[in-house]
Amino acid sequence: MDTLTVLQRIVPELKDVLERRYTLLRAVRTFGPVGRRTLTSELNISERTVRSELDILRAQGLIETGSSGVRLSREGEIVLSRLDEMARKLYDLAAVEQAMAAALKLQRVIIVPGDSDADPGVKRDMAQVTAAYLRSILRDGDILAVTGGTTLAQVAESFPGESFNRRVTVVPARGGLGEDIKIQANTIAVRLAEKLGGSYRLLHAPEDVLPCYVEQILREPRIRDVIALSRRADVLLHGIGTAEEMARRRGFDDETTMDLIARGAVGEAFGYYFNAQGEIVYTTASVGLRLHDLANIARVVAVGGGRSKAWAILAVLSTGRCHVCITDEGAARKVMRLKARTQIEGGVTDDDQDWD
Amino acid sequence: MDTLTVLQRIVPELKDVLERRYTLLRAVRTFGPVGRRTLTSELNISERTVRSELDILRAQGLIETGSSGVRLSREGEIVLSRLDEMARKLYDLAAVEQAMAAALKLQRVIIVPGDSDADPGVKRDMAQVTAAYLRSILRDGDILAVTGGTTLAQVAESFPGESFNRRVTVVPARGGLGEDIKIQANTIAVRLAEKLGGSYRLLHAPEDVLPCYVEQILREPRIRDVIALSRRADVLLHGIGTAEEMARRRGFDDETTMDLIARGAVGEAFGYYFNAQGEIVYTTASVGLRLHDLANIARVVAVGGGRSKAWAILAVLSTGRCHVCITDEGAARKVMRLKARTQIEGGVTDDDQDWD
DNA sequence: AGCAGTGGGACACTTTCTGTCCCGCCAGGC
DNA sequence: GCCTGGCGGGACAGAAAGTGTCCCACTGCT
Repeated sequence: MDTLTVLQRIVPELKDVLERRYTLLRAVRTFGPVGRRTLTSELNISERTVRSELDILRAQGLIETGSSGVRLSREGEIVLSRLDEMARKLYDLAAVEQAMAAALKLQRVIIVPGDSDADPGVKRDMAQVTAAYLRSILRDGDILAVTGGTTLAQVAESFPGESFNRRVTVVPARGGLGEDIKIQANTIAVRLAEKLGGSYRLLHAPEDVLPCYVEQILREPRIRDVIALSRRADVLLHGIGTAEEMARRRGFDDETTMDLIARGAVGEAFGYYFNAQGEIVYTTASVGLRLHDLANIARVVAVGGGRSKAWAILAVLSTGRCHVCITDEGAARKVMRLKARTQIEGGVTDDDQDWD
Repeated sequence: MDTLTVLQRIVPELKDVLERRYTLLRAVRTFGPVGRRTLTSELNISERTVRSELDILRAQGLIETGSSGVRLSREGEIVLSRLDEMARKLYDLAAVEQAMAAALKLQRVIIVPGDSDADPGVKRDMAQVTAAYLRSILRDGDILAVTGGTTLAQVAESFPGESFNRRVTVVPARGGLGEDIKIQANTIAVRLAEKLGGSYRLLHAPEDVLPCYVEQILREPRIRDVIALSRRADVLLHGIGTAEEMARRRGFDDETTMDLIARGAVGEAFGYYFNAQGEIVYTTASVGLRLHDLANIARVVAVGGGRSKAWAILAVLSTGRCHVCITDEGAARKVMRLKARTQIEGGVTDDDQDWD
């Protein structure tokens, strides 16, 4: 029985307060100098409460108040990082990371506490951790290929603004898909390049295209060049999509979607749909990096969280093409349960009972 | 920065709650099945608050409510013992114990957190720890000699009632002193013998006596026998008195008291007054065990706490006659500071500045 | 100059806490 | 076998703390 457990036992109300302030501190860390109303709308805490809590945290010297809002003080950063460690310890995430890396033959797994499905703050944390990881591995002259998606968009946003003195070329690995400009690979590449202080290329092509036009598009020099560049990437950062979500984004009709589901598709990446064993069950004619290209890339980093994405994560990681996975606790634990189950039963079973 | 420190930082109000409940739990442990009004009068917490807190602790399963009041549940005992450990760790008492043992050449030092001067609960804790220590060292057939004093009286009271199947003879090491029956060595010996399930002897003699009568009294067979028995004790448990307090109990007049102070007397034991170096500066003609008798006793245990007794403790332990000291944090830390200072300056200095 | 976002003041309203009763119950002592 | 002292629980008003919701003046950016 460790310290925290004992404390929670004799001071049960500690949990609420602790969680609230931890959330608040993380939000302050993420949003930089930020005001109480922004925090209120971002978190699920009323304005007055945010205010009271900030007063306390300020009195403790953990945050500082500038003209444009509050931000973490130096000490606040230290305390918060200790809180991060505590959360990791509390949920024993290091053990889950190792187990998951072993089970899925990954070089490294990074898990942030929480569940993106339940708490948007967790997705932000995941994005920040991913950004920090990128900073730690990117070297001068590296080529970084990125895909689209909401998670990766957040990674780009939460990249710290401080200058990063390594010249990195960011190249989109996939064409454009859907109408939301924020989550396009192109946009993310630009944003990341800005934050990294590097250069970028744009892939002026749609992601989903009729099969008959694919070859024609790929002959286009500027497109061909960008794709070729992405094949030579040193690091590939890609999101993980659920089969349903990606079918929707691609505007699949009901029939095709039903077909996908019938084939056992649960995850998507690079225009391929995979079943839980990581086998390709459906292929789209698409523009951008393809699965076999990944074999030449030294470091393939998959990012995605939320327990609703667990099947998709399991599927994509099971392809054996990824080296690193950054996810959250909700997803990771479910992935491990699913993995154990599919190994025993040798197939996909009903999902529902896992939503406890 | 450990868990508790971090938590106290982001949840500063934790301290109050934690201390209150810890105090409450300790009181429940000490007073066995006890009601809320008794707790109220014993601690400095209002009835309503005690009630609310007890409700919470009960909801947590840490205490149980019987017909005669609340008592610790099995789990409560476990949690409370973990809290004890935490308190010790928090104040790094193990380190102080070792430092003090080394500085004063003691076999063992046991320190309980807190300060008896500020919190009567600490004195109870000290008494309980002493009782537990006694239980752990007393062997079948042992002779236990005890002196008087408020602290030792509390040790006897807080001795657990459970049968202790080792035959121990408890013998008072000092004669009667003053009017308070509870703190006489005789009373304490009886009480302890009852709790231990052993036998006892009584010393029917006054402690302070005119010098001319001492020899006469010592010729009395029943008195002589008891004193002889105490000389052969296996364990001696004795309190530590401040020079001022013991002068008052002996009814010294102002002149004698001034004389004592002028000689640098700060501590008292066995009718001797010591200066800070442990040198005898005043001797009373008294009935009971004398200082030189201690040389033959295998285990001399000194008990006393509260920072106001620090000088006295330093003095008595400096005689080099004690093997074990049980005290509290307030006293221990001050003793160590005084020890360091007197070693440097080679003498006694003003005490006041130490009351921070 | 306008705007969007900031902190702080204010204040009424709600919830929680707290002090202080009273009551009926039960066990241990006479 | 009754008495009494200590027990828990109910109750309730008043105090204190917390909360929702305004307004206002300021500032940095566009």
